[in-house]
Amino acid sequence: MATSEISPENTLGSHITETLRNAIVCGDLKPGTKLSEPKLAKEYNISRGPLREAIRRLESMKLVKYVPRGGVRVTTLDLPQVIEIYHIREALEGKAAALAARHITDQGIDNLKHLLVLAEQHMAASGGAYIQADVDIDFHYQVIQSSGNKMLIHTLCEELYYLVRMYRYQAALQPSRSLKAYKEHQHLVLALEQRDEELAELIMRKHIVRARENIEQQLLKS
Amino acid sequence: MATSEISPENTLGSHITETLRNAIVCGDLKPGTKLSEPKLAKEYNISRGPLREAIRRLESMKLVKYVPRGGVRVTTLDLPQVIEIYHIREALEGKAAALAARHITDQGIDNLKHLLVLAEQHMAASGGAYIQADVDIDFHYQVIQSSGNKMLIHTLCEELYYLVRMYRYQAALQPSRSLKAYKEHQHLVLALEQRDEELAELIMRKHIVRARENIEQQLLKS
DNA sequence: ATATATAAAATTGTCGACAGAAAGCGTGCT
DNA sequence: AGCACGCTTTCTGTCGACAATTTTATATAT
Repeated sequence: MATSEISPENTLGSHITETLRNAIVCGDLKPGTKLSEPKLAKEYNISRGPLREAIRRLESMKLVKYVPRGGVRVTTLDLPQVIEIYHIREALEGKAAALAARHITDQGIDNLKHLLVLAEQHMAASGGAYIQADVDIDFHYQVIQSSGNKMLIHTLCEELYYLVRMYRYQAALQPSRSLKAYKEHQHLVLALEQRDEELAELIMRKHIVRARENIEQQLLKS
Repeated sequence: MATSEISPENTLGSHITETLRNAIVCGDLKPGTKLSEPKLAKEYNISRGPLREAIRRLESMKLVKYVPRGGVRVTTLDLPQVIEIYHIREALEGKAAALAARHITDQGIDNLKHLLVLAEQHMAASGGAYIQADVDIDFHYQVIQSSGNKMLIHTLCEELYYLVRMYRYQAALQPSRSLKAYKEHQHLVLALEQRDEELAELIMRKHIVRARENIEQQLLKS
């Protein structure tokens, strides 16, 4: 499972947050949809109080855009915004890789190697044309977690990555880059194994730059 | 004025957010203080609804820590956390500098130069022993704004920088590094003027690394 | 038929109140 | 004196309701 549920928080507000978050990320609530408080409250049988708190949290994840007295709408990601996200990912995940090279345990490296094996199997089974999404995200998650920087982990995994996931569902990325991405992951594991911070950062940054260029290319020719 | 008020949002919830944010950042609400909803509601003559929304927003700025059914407390920053923040700043502001080198206008460079002059005057007037805080923050703000990456701007200026400010008030940093920092700013402007992305990123990263090392040193010997 | 102005409906922002849980307090027992 | 238990108080989580504003629909005039 890619999502890491940390705090149970048995409260209606946090529960509805997760529900709405998943609905938005998976595309059940399409970009641009207006979130009507009375309707959602009816639909989920809760009052508007917890619902509004949930909306504020979605706002901080940038999954919805809020217009005072105009309600909230599900974020619509256009290409420039996606590019912005990838620039941030490049900086943040690059640093995460560097920190991971410093702090990762042997066990952590074994986990990453295991994910590489899984990816290999998927690719073999589907003739290289599989959607790498889940395994890819798991890999990045593992690297980020290994950085040991709690705030960085939170920023990436709890704030930015839901947007990335949303975009994935929204755009249905073609798997054209899966083999290359796999090899780049291999290189990264090698650098982490050698505890080479600079190299790990460079590899991760280049990996994300290429992913961005791939997206730019894909969307510009359409 | 260092704070850039963007959205008026004439709503009680957003107003109380700003009020509490300032109170926390300036230290009127000391780290560790428990925010009691009834008390704050009384104090500011509002009901608990908008207050709770404000608290959720402060939560996303990491200014308060939330414990389900245990209330919220003003974030206490210990050294490891501050170091975490500086690692993130290094990555994010480094990238911001690189993007700024690409997108900054001549007018933007003039603004930065003007800030340098202001800093120089402050230093001359106070014999080098002034607290560079405000001018320094203004400078970083200007660079970040010049990156043109809206999401990056938001992440840094609306989320991370309140924490940085809070720490400044909390720790009352000594100005030992102000002259060096000033020169590093000068170098950055030079790189921006030449539109050298790689160099701008390197200079900014080094600048923040040194600031972090300075803090580590200051706090470790106490 | 289009545009404008008015009225009706729906939606947001805000409030006060209640139920259940947590914390604080005092009393009694060892 | 120290600890445990139960009671009181406070606080959080949740709800329904009201006012003001925005949006939608309607009717009227050009």
